[in-house]
Amino acid sequence: MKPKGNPQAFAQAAECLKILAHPVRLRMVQMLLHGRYTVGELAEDSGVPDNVASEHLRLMQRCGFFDSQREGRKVYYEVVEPHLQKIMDCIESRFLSESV
Amino acid sequence: MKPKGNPQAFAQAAECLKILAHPVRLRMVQMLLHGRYTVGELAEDSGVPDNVASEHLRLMQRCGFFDSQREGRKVYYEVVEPHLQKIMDCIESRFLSESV
DNA sequence: TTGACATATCGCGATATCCCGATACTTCAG
DNA sequence: CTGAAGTATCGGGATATCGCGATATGTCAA
Repeated sequence: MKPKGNPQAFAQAAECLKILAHPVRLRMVQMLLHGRYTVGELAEDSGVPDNVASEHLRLMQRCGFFDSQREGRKVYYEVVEPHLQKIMDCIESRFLSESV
Repeated sequence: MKPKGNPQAFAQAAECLKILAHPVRLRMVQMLLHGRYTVGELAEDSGVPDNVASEHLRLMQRCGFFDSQREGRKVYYEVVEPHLQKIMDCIESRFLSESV
């Protein structure tokens, strides 16, 4: 067979998937797909300390998922990777659809 | 906000994504979405030793991606998780589409 | 039965990830 | 300027992942 993607592309895809593959980070992505939030807001929602949230957010920013703007003392994060919504839809339809 | 998914669901989703987040395993998933292959065939295609391939396949089998049947000395793997195709489509459209 | 093929399992050392406490940085109120 | 809020960074210890060699298992040919 002759499928899509060279080895390097697979490595990059795996890299980004690894970033996504964390419960807190998944939750943050979901939040930010619905709006714009500060580090503190995301930390509280995810149930982790602020510095831990900041680290997760930095990871996802460095691989192109998010961008951030400082407004006063607060920093707002938002989604900039256009494919995140579709990927999250797939994940939700498989794992996160509690139809109760 | 009140998004989909309880904490446990996020943990499970992250667990499965982590399984997927490996270049060799991604490649194997792509192969098996196009057909039925033996451990040896998948190992050669991925460029890893047979025992390493077997370990990757076992991982993915244990989390419900694949099933396997032994035929003689060989063992054939195939996809059984129905959402794998759609998730792989998302990944390919983002990372693996070298339109050259 | 013996030996070879195909796959699976185990133990281990190397590496990476994770979370935490401590600390630094930025901004603003007083 | 001082102190507090909000965020970011750093170092370290616990844990997990990775790929390997060695070995075990199952299957078949002779």
